[in-house]
Amino acid sequence: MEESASTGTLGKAVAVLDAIARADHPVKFRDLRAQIGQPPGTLHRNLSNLMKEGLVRANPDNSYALGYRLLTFASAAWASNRFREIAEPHLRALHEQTGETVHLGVLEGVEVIYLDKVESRQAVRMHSQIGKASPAYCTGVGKAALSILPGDEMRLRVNSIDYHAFTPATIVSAQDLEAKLDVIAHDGFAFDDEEHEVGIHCAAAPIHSPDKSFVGGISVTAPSYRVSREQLETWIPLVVNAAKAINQDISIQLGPRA
Amino acid sequence: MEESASTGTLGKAVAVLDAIARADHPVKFRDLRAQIGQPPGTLHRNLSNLMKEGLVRANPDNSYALGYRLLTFASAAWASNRFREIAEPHLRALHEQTGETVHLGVLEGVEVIYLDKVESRQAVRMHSQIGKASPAYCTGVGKAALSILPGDEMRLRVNSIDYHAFTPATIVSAQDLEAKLDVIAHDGFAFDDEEHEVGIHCAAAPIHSPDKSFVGGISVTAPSYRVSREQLETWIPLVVNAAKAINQDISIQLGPRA
DNA sequence: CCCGTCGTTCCACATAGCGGAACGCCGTTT
DNA sequence: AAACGGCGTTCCGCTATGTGGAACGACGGG
Repeated sequence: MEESASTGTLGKAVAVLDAIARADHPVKFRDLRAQIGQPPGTLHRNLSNLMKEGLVRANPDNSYALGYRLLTFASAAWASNRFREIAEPHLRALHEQTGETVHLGVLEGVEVIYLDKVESRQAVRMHSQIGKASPAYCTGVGKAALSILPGDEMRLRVNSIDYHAFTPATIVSAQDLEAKLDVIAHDGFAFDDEEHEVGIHCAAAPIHSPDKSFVGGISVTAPSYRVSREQLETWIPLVVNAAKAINQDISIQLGPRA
Repeated sequence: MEESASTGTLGKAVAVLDAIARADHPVKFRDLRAQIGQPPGTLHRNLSNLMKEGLVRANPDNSYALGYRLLTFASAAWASNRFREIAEPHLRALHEQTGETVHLGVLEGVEVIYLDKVESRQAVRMHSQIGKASPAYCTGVGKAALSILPGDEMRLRVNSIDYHAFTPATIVSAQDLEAKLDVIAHDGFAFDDEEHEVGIHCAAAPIHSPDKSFVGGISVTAPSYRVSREQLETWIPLVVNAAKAINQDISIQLGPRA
């Protein structure tokens, strides 16, 4: 439960935000106090400041939730994101071809953050998945993205992961992950064989900006009861081609120097 | 262009975030420097700290954009929001009845932030509108929300608005707005007669938590070339009833004490 | 090749955050 | 009903941390 950074004044504030975000219910003062080790006075001041900025709001029963200003920031971040914009038509095409859910994700540290999603049926919560962070080591997009990092950078991140067996198939050691990533780097694509969630598998391929300052991936996800592993494999060329097309568009539109 | 708060260390950091968010393109260091009056050293440190927290990311050409962590926070904020959750079925029903776009918004200071949206055709950017902030004084939801504030609180906000004529119909003075709000408070519903955008009008009604700690509204929006003002008026009972139903559900589910 | 601009780094200063401790509100107990 | 106790809020002196002027250095244009 120990939180890492808390570097500087801003770090403390973000740690509070993070603690509130992790809980999926409004969170009481004492819970926050327990989760991050800030003394009462300090926590109270941090919350006050965050509220003043609209990043946190208080419910009448002195529980706290994330503020609405975060939505505004995220809206701006999403709408102005070039990568997402460039990738979108390719995601749609891939969805047309496969009929299954297509994801676009970006690697942030050792987590994947989903930037976009195209799915068949008008889902109850189309929006819910966007912005969601998942562990890189047990998702297709995450492994694809990790695989194209320079060796030392990759190893650094692989060793900093806190492994957790979400399913029987989850990779739970740095050695195993690194071996897998070597294979993926060679192949140019990755699978998630129910490593994050039982009954869900996917095929993924990496994308990146020319200088690798941005590293991510795309994937086609499906429930395994409906789509076989073999079927998934037949989609690999489609996924890989879409990823290649996106990489090319990124190079062109963002300038080869980038 | 002058920014208001900047109170405390956190305020300075958020001011930077805000400046980046306002620009819809990645923004250069010098632009930021021009927009917020921070000296180079200070701005540079603020950006560094924000980047360390994942709230800002730098492009290779030293331009800056909002970071992906903001998406994660917003995702959590949205998914765990009770008001949105409670309102959702009513929004859907209202959309079924009218066939037009339905919005849910919350009043934050003198702005409306949109929490949810139900629209007919699978829009190209369903997600784009959510989180968007608009001036309260020229939107249906905003005026409806302002109208149910206690008199002194309402006047306070009305006087702090920086009025701007987006269209010929925009209300541009505190006096006019206050008069309008009195009428709206009496009626229980509000219109936006192309006050924010030419060719777009809407009918709205206020919603709130029992203690008014949360104040917002819902609206049915349509282009005026397709939907007449008269048609809009016939929808008023539907909108008002939906709002009432939401208010009731909020009271019940969040506890009458709240 | 030199010069000017703009971003980065450095450092002494002052401020803003820090957190221990005292306060007071409320719900609970006897 | 009164006293207790837990818990959030406020206060205040201390020091860490952010501040911003100034010097430095990296580009890019002339």
